[in-house]
Amino acid sequence: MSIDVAAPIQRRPLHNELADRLRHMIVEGELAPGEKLAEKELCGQFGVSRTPLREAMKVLATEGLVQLTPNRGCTVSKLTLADLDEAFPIMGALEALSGELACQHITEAELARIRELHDRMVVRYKAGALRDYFKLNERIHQMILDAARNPTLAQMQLSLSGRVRRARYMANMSPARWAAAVAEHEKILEALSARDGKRLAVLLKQHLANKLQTVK
Amino acid sequence: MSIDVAAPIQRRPLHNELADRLRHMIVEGELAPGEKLAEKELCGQFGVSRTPLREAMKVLATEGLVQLTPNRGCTVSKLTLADLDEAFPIMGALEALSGELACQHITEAELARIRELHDRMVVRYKAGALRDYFKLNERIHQMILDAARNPTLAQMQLSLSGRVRRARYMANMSPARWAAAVAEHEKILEALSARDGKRLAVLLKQHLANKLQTVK
DNA sequence: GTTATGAATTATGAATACAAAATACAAATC
DNA sequence: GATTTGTATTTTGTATTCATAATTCATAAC
Repeated sequence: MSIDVAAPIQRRPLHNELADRLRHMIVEGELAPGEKLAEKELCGQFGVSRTPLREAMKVLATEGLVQLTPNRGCTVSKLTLADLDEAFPIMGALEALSGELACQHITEAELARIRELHDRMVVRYKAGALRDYFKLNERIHQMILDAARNPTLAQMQLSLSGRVRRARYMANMSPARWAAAVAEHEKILEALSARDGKRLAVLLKQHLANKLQTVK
Repeated sequence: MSIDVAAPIQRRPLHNELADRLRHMIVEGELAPGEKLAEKELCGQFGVSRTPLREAMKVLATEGLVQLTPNRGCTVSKLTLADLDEAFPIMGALEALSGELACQHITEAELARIRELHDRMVVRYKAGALRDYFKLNERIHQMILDAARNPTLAQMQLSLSGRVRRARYMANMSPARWAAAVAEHEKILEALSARDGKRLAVLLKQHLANKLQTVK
């Protein structure tokens, strides 16, 4: 495979790079909720000055991942049960919308790709590989979102799911719930194949509501 | 009226103040879409240094109100028809959700207040006072949102409506559309009074879809 | 021993200074 | 005259410096 020599050289501003790295660290739980993020310390860690770091902090604060308190610095946002109760209905509504839109726009090729991922996911489920299952699960939902052809919607979903993702690691799915989730996915795939937007919307919404119950 | 002497003295960071002011200027159309926002110029205008201004810019960029291009500065985001087509369905979904939630939580006192605003709005409609009508209209929708008891949802709606607000000034409502909008509001109030969440959700969604048609 | 006070330290907020990239403009070439 | 190339200027990105508020810690008072 040859690389595109004429491709534009990409040099990103430090604040972008910092925001991405910190976002990843927070979402993946490397930075614990409530943890104090001292500027000096992070600057030393990343080898940058405070200016771009502070710019990155403003971005993360706007996304809701950190909290800025005037003259007192920055802490990783905590994820309370109330936050989950707030976020999940919204994610449900957005996911329902993405389902409806996806039914209008999805191509056969995309559908085939989702089916493939779905089948692989079922295999991983049967093998009891929770980690792989989650990964594939996520990719399927991402593909539905892409098929909705609405970048703004995708962006909002991404932002919200980033906020609640940390809760996932607290959640230990019961075997019963896991089986139910797989069954739900079968129905989701059916509705998508039939381009039944209304039904898909209901299914996705319910799927997410069940997930919230599991997490709680 | 006496002031609370013991109230905490609030001193906000400059970047907050700047973000608020710039947001207002963009949303209200004082800064035109596509307009270049040169740092030096704005610094002079506000009498601050570039550091807090740049922090404010990062916030507005995250909110989607401005666009940052590395090494090329900042411009006010343009609002294309495609953007509206993306934003309105999302706002519809969120508004539908807020309707459902509002029906679960709204108090009689809040309902009475909304009725009052509604009646005043109808009066302004009959007087042909579009400006006042819009203001009251907005307050009603805001009160429904508040009754949903979901700050995250409120925040997202606010952010989205800020983005599309500029389009409203392009829109000149036809008399027929205006009459229809008022009629829709009557039904919305009915559904809310009856705590009929499903019906309210449908009405609000349709109401917004109609609005999009008007804007376009 | 506990609480309150104040100085020393540290962290954050904002301005300035410096570096690097982009733009504007002039001169040179065809 | 149009296009290209080199230089000056402007603008943005980042680091550093200065100012101010918060925190820590030692001391004093009860």
